[in-house]
Amino acid sequence: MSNIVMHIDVNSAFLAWTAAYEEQLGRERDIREVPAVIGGNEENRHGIVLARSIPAKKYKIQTGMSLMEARQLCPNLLVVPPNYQVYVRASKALREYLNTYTPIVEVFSIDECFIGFTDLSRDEGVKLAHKIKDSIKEKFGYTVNIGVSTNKLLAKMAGDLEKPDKCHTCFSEEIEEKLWPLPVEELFMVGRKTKHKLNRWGIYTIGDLARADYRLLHRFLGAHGRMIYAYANGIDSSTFQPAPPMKSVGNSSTLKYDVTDRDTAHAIILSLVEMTAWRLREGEMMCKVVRVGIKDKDFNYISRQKKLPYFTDCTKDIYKNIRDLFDKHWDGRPIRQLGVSVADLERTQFKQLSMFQDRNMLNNEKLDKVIDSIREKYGDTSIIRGVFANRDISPILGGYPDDEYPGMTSIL
DNA sequence: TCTGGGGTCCTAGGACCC
DNA sequence: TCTGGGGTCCTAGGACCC
Repeated sequence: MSNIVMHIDVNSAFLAWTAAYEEQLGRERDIREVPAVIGGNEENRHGIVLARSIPAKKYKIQTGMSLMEARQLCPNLLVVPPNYQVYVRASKALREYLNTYTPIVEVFSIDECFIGFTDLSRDEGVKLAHKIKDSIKEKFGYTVNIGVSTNKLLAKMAGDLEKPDKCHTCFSEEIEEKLWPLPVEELFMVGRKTKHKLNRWGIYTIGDLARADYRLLHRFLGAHGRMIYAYANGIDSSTFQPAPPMKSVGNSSTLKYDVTDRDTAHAIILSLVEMTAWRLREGEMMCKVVRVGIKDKDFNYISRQKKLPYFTDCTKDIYKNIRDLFDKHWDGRPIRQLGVSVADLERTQFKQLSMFQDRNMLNNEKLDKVIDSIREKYGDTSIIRGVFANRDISPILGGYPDDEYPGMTSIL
């Protein structure tokens, strides 16, 4: 068991990593010093703010805001496109560096980690946190925040107290002074909806929540109510875990234009399945549940899923099933976004051909293997399916985080 | 507010079984 | 069948995170 827990959070991660990369390339500008955001491509309708610099923050620019809106707040805003490969590399390098301090490292997201120490006094912990923070700045050229406490929740809350380039503590006797005065929405796991509900009940600060009627919270918010009540009181008994097994994999994409014809929709679904099935096989998993998600032009979203009577990792098989689901449930409304995902995963061990499976499936599996290895060698688009030839549709669509960091677990 | 993409977990309702 | 109740599985949607 660890007695000191630290939360490490890269300040404006995408911006900082992009800046460090640009410096390597010898560029003069430092995007951290001016109002700048990392943002998607507006022409392709991916125009939102993924990260913002501290000067941009002063203009009230928020992550998730549309670029249009951000520009209205700051007309001379610099918009830099994202480069995920750089972020993945940077994230990995940081993680490896942290590993030189302790073997107890839990990756929380691409830019956040928890690390644990045994047999460290509080004073030693705080000293070490400062040392780690400063050495990261020196070694990598960007700043981090480090929160120090005795559990993950308190370490994370401490790390958020004041940014950037800071170490803060939040030990149990400091909760009342440091945590309770904060607005309730700053508590981990209190989002927009929960904030409104809590406010309606007269709960505005974390302190209000900590002293609220537990039964009321439980009755109206269920398991989530119990959890945030515990969090407001600094209680979190979660331990350091190895990367949890993957539970679902999926890809989705907002389309350049609203799609109204079935053939185009099918082609997009196939390109998404190409990516998802590939990632599934890379993870040496097979799936039993397949899903499709459809968002129409008015942002109405539906999802439909189907449980198969067998496990599969075959692109063609997954595609056929998802396509059928789509055909069954699409009502013809113009489509803004399409998504596919697979769940009910199991490690690939003994592949058993079920009587429900297509007899060609064995051949298709061989084909998948060949395609995978060609793509690995020569790149994603070195081999593409015929339907994509001469079409304005990417033959393989969606992000591949190309490294194993677990997704968010809602329970720390 | 012309609003991305990757996830996890929880809940409510219905089907089905005994 | 105008009848009870508990359990499991499945599905769709919604909340949250970065």
